[in-house]
Formats: sequence, C-alpha cells, structure tokens
Amino acid sequence: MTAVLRKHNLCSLRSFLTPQHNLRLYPRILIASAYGLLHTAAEPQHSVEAAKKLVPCEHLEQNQAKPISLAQNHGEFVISVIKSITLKTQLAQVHAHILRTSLVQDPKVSLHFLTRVALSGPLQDTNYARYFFGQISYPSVYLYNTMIRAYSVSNSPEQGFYLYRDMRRRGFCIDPLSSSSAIKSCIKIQYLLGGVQVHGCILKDGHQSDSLLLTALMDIYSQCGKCDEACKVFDEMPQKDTVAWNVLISCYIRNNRTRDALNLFHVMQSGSYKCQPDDVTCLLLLQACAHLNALEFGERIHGYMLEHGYCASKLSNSLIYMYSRCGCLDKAYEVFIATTNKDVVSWTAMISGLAMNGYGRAAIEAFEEMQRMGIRPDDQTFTGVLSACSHSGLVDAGMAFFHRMSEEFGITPNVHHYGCVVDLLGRAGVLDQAYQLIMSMVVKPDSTIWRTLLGACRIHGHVSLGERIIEHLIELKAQEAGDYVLLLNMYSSASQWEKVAEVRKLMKEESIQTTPGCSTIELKGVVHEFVVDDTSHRRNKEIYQMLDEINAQLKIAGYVVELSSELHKLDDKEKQYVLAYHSEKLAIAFGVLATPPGTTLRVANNLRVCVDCHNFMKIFSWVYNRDLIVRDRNRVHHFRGGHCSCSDYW
DNA sequence: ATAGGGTTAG
Repeated sequence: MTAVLRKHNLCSLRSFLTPQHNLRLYPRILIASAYGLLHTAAEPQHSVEAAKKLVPCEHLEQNQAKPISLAQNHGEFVISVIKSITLKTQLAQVHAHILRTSLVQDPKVSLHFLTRVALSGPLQDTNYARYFFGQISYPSVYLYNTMIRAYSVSNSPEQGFYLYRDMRRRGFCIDPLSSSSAIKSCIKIQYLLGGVQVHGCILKDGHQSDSLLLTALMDIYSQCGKCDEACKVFDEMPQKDTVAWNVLISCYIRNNRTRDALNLFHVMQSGSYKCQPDDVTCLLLLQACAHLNALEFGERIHGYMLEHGYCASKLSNSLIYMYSRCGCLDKAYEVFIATTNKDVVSWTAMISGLAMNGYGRAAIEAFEEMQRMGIRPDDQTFTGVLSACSHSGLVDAGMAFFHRMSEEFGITPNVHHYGCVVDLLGRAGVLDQAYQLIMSMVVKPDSTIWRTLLGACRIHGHVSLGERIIEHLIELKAQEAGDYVLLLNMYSSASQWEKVAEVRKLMKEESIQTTPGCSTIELKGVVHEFVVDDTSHRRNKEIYQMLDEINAQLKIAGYVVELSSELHKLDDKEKQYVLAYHSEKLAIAFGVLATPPGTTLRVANNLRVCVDCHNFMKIFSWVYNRDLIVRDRNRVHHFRGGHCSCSDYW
C-alpha cells in the first residue's frame, strides 16, 4: 500500500516538475509542492532527501522553503502553498495538482483555494471561482458563503442571491454570514424584493439580534428608498452602535430627510443611547450641513472633530466643501490652508468653492497655483474651473481651458465639462454656437446638457430653440417637470397663453409633477423649513405679518413684482399674491422675526431662485441693512447693500 | 475553516 502511494506521489511529482522553465519561474511553489507530495509518503525522511535531489539546493535556500513539520499532512501543506500564491499561473498549477490528487474535495483545501480566487485582490476572478465551485461535489456552508460573497462583489450580483436561495432550498444550515452576503448582492442591484426575502429568512433563522445583519438590512431599505422600513429595523435593534446610527443618518440624507439627519447628532449622544459619533458620523453630517446651508451646525461638528482629533484629509476636504457651500469662504480657505498634504481633491474643493461663490478669477488663480505646486488637475478640477468661468461670464478663458484640457492634459471632456461650456455660451447669449457644440459632441448628449441650454433659452427668450430642445428631450424620453416649467416660462414671458395651456394639459395628461420649492434657514443650529404657501410653522401668523410688512417696505423703496416669474395664467393681482409667498421669502421673513437687526441670514433653496425673489432679495439687503446669503442648487448668492455678488441674474 | 455592517471626499 505504502509503495503504491509513494509511487503515485512520485509520479505526480515528476509530472509536476517536468518543464524546466517552470522550475525557474516558480521555484518556490514547485519546491513547496514537491515537499508536500513527499510528506504524504510513508517514509518522510527519505522523501525530503528525494526532494532535495530533485530540486537544486540553491533554490531551497534562496526561497527559504524549509521542510515543514512532518506531522502536518499534505492538505495543510497545500494550503500553505495556496496562501503563498501571487500569480494566476501558479493558481492554475495548484488547481491542476489538487484535482489530480483529489484534494479538491477536501473542505479546507477547497475553501482556501476558493477564497483566493473569489476574494483576494489581484487573483480575483469570479468566473474561475464559479468554475472551481462547480467541481466540488459537496460544498460546505463556508464554501457557499465565500461563493455568494464573491458574486456580491462581482458584476453579476444577482447570482449571489440565486445561490443563497439555492442553498436554502437544499436545506443547508444558514449562518448570518450567508444572509449578509446575500443582502450585499441585493444592495448592489437595488433588488428590494430580494432584500425583503432575506429579511424574512433572517427572522426565520432566529438571527434577528445580529447587529451586523440588521445594519445591512437597513442599508438595503435605505438604498431602495424605503426610509420607514429602515427606521423600523433600526428601532427593533437591541443594540444600536455607532455604525447603526451612521447608517440611519446616511439613510435620512439619501432620502431627503436631511433635517432629521442633523437632529440625530444630538439624539445619539443623549442619555438613553450614549453613543459617540465617530469620524464617519462627522463626514455624513457635514454633507447634511452643506445641503441645508446650516453653517452654525457645521461649525459645531467642526468643533467636535477638533475635540476628538478627527483630522483625516477626507474630513478636511468635507469641511472645505461645507464652508464653501454655506457661503463662508474665509473659513473654507482657513481649513484649506491648514490642510497638510493638499491633494487634487483639496484643491478641487477650494476651486469649486470659489467658483460656486462667484469668485471666478480667484478660482482660476487657485488652479494655476495648484499647478505650480505640482498637483496635476483631473477631470473634476476642470469641472470646477469651467463652472468658475461660466458663473463669472469669462467666455474666452473658459473656452481656452476647455481646449487645454484635452490638448495639454489629455482629459476627454465628459458631460459635466460640456455642460459647463454650454452654460458658458448660453449665458453669454451665443445660443447657436452652444447648439452646434452639442450637436458636435462625440458622446450622445444627455438630458442635462439639453436642459442647460434650455435654461439659457429661457434667459434670452429664445422660444423656437427652446421648443426644439424639448423635442430632443422627448426623444431621450427624459423630459421632466422642470423642463416644461422652463418652456412655460418662455411662453408666459412671450404671453403665448394658448401654448401655456397646451403644455399644462400635456403635463397633466402625463402626470408630470413639479418639484415643490423648499427653503431652509438655520437659527442657532436649528434648521427651519418652508415650502410655498407654508402655514405649518408654529409662528406662522407672525411670519406672514412680517412678510407683508417687508413687502410694503420694499415697495416704498421701489421693488416691483416681476410677474413673468409666475407661470399660471392669472390676473396680475392673483400673480402678485402667489409670488409673495414663495418659500424663500417666508424663510427670510422668519429670519427677520427671529434674529436681532444686522444678523446675516442664510437661506438654502432646493430649486433655482426665481427672478422676482432675486430682485426681492437685492432690495431687502439694502432696506433692512442685512447681509443675505442664499444658496440654490449650485450657486451661492451674496446680497449686500442692494447688490448681488452675481452681477446679472444667474 | 469563511471573516460579515456605515463613508464613495471634489
């Protein structure tokens, strides 16, 4: 028997070692394998000697492939070989070897092998993993788990879910890891129904107290827009750790409940929970502050970060972003200067911040300074620079950057770049050139590009081009309420009421809804939210009284309601009434009511501020002698003494 | 024996 075994192994060994060039290329693995094979022979001492004869000694010393303990068996040895594999070709060799020796059916060996193929960085190859997995007659739970996990990170995650289901059908004992990987697969493809099924399984398996599983579940509900479900899972968690809180916060941010997200910062630290926010919490909350223009809250987070020594560059860059979006460039710059090792992201954050606030030339200077510091701009840096040019009306400079980008830096323009340039030309009134540029794009123009030009048509009252653009959008099946609103704007500016009625009818038929305007204002770290005609605030009555008073004051100072901002076909008196209660005005009125004279007011709006509100704000800043900082979708407007930082509207 | 959850910095 031993003789047969020895003969068999030595044969394998010979076949394994035959090609000389392989020995040169992969000495370590071959030597190791040689040892491994020989160790299974009946007389190990002899085997080692034999191996030394087969494999030149210098290789042995060079690669420190010392003979391992004789007590270890072949399988363990092969595992150590598997662990040392660094190349795909070696992987194939070992694969062939374990097939030949039937080691492939050894659960430990196959698990190690699959792990390397399925999950380990450079060797990762899902197809190979699938092929290998298919060769196992009786896969263990671990092998299944590893395979599901492999699928979940591959580009066919649905397979992970199917395998999980298959595993359950076959009656395997499911452990939390299986379900966790299955959820990951579902998250990747936003497969809510799959997530719900796994949720049911988790309850059936009795894993409903596993925090890690429950956070994964929250995440899938969150990513599929099921905020309430995510909250329910959170509420039922026996132990809520920081990660769970972070998932809840990111869920709120993702699902437009930014204000609730901010509130959690205090709730999580409160008496009953006593959970410490970590660096991820800070990062998420800074994003929320940036959304809401909540400077004071952002400063509070900043203070908390300093207190706890959270100063990773990711957080610095988030701070720069938050301060810029809140219109607080001094602070953004302060953080930027204090950031050691400024990388391309830090520079881009600063450049975009300057651009957003209307400091086009400063943004360009920063761009040049960045290059002097030897930091190479990337595509996003150019998005910042180009938007700086478009916001500041620097047409020639913008076009020059656009050309340099591809010629000098080899960056192919993407939709954002084209968007900026179309915006640049559009604002400058060169609409036809902008149209030509879009038509000449190598990549198919997307709806955003068309929408940008549509916005320019609205500014310049170019109705016929606007109609053509709507057709392009319809062709892309991408028309949104906002597009029709712009078209409506154009028609109503041109008093084409029949067309207005036509478009309204179309919108109603296709049940296209307009996004309601919503403004927020932060006072003492508390964010107050208003929608148009909002009457839900507890100081509602006072707010409307104050707004009426402000309107009266501004009229004395020469403010005239810009009626073209209202789309409805109403008589002028009715229009005035509707325009008077736009959400940004309500927020400003509340600000006046609740702060001492002279306090800067900061308002954020989810849409673009309309022409009438823009005029209102200018005159307000002068009559009430207050600085007013208003952030809409992508710009920060600074109002002071009757002027706006943006010289013209938009 | 697998080694599991949150950040997608601009």
